[in-house]
Amino acid sequence: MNKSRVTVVDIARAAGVSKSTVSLVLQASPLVNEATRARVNAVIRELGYVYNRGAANLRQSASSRIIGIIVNDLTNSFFAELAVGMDMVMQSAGYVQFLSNSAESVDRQREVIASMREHGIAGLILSPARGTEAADLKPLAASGIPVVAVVRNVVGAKVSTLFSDNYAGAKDAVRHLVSLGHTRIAFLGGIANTTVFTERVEGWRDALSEAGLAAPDRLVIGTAASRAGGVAAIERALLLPEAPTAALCFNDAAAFGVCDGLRAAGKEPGRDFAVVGFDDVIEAETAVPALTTVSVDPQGMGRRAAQLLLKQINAGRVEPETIVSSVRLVVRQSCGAGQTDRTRRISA
Amino acid sequence: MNKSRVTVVDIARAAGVSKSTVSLVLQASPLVNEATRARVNAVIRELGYVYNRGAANLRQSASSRIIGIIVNDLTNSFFAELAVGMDMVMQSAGYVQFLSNSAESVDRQREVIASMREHGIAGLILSPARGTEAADLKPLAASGIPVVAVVRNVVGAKVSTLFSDNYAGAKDAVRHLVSLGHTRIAFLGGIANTTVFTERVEGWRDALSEAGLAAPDRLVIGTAASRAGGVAAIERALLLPEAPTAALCFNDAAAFGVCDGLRAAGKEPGRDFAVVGFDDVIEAETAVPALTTVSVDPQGMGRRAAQLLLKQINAGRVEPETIVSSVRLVVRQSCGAGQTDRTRRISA
DNA sequence: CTGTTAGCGCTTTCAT
DNA sequence: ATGAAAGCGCTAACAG
Repeated sequence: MNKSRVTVVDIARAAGVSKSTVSLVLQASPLVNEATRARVNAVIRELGYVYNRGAANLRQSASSRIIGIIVNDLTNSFFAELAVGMDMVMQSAGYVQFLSNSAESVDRQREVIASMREHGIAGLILSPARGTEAADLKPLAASGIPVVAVVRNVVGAKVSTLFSDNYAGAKDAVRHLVSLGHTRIAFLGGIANTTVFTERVEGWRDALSEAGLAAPDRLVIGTAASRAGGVAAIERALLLPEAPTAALCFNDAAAFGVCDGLRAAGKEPGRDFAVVGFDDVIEAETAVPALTTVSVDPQGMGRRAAQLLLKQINAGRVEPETIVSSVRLVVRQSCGAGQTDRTRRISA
Repeated sequence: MNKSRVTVVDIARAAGVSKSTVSLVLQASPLVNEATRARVNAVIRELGYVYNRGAANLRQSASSRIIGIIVNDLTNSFFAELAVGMDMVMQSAGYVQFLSNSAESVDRQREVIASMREHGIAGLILSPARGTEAADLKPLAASGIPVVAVVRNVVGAKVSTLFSDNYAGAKDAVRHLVSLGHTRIAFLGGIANTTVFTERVEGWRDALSEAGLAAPDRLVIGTAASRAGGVAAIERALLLPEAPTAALCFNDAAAFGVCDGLRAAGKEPGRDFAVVGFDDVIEAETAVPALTTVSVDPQGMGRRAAQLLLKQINAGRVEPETIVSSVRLVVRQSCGAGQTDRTRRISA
């Protein structure tokens, strides 16, 4: 409707002051007389003035209060929740977010990053598409724009990274089982040589000794991180002299297998035998695996990532290679078809 | 690392040309000599120049290539998919999107809209928070920024709206049942007085007559849009002289009830009796209701919304009150706990 | 406390 | 085909 944008000059003229005064009012500067301020504000409202952040930004060399978020698969509800968590803190910190979905394509991701840069983002949170290389983030880092990678890390990139803490997660899970009264808790499934396996077993072991329980090696049955692996593991576990009554499974897949194996042995998982499984969200095509899962709280992780980024933005100087961890123990009620799974947090 | 931003002047100096020439190169103008262009581009790359869209935008009075998207609940995978659909078309049209989650709060939504306006969005797609009023969108519309409302509509607002087409959806669903060989298809559940009910029944009726089948009123059993309503409806339906062999249910809740009722009568839904239910996405707390559901394809809807907005942006002039429809028939396989439901489209 | 005067980085006539 | 100069809407020194 309105022919042309109303600017500070317009409102200055209408209020009978100069543009600078208007500018000061806009910035809520205390240097301006109360009466003038009121008059200016009135005119602003009256003329329907809208502040032009682009112009302001051009002048101030301060950074833009726009932050970029790129997620590799927004379709996956994990990442959607992640984005929601970020949105929460960004919004209350007065930032707006460019959110894009790379759909697991590095090319797309590259384009989006370029575009965001042209728009002058103050920082970037990235859940990298598979195959992202350090070079993709190089220019950003070089121009001093803070970057936080979440969920996956980018090898060789000098950016802060936030991923789940396997050790703490395993510990929490075992504590949970201990709190249920279990004393013989196995660690089932997974391939023994991997870092992740080691970290999780470490958490399992430490939680047990923390509780004054034994953590004999025979209770660690590494097979494969698959359903079949889970079946094999529980079969062997049940043959043990003092058979365990609960298990932490390496994997959601393995946890499934363990349930299968239990049923085959005439035991009902969740009633006769407690099973907890890591929910490997990164690969999560399947959800709601076992009766109880250990998984990161996506919104919480999103919030942490956002806070981390804001801290770096405010610090002015980027301090890369900050590795942070974040895991929560979540209990998911198993549920029948037709019901969404409601998750409830058990421990922080 | 770099002290200050490199600008057109820098690259002009380095390339031994003037800023205007650089500007022309940036816009891929044909008016510039091939050799010069190459040299300039080389320098651009070398100095790591990044285009400043903010500045460009300030000068050109053309609208920015930023569009705003606000959804009421990004946690709901329907809306996440919706956003993904929008992202697809926006990205390929060279736009970037501000995406925000109003989390069903009108205040938050208002703030976000204000912020987006200050950033000079070219258009807005809004899945309104409950309680959104026309006044909330007034200023946007007044300043000529196109707005498309999706999923829900804002009463009295002069904006384009895109929601699901109940009539077409019902028609598609019935056609599907007809194609399975059914000839006695009931319409079960729902409260008879509502617009939505009428639209769906209309679709049901027209599809039947299209197929040369009778659509007697006794096959329409309006009860309540609840599980209990579904049970009641199927009980009555099965007592009919020529009992139906299939049903389109008003609701996901009702469809559930119908399944309950069928089992109580010793029939297995999906085998002895085909049941299709509308998936009332707007209220969707529960998913995967019956064996087969009619629901909009969220990504498709997102794409349509984006296209609609782009059309308006390009048209220059906003032409409000455009009501568009969009529904797809989707078959969801029912699945046990622990499996994600994979949806497959049956008809467009 | 308020007005003047320069620009921020870019595009755009208008000359050349 | 390229350069000079003006200006988009705003803020940041300085003066008054």
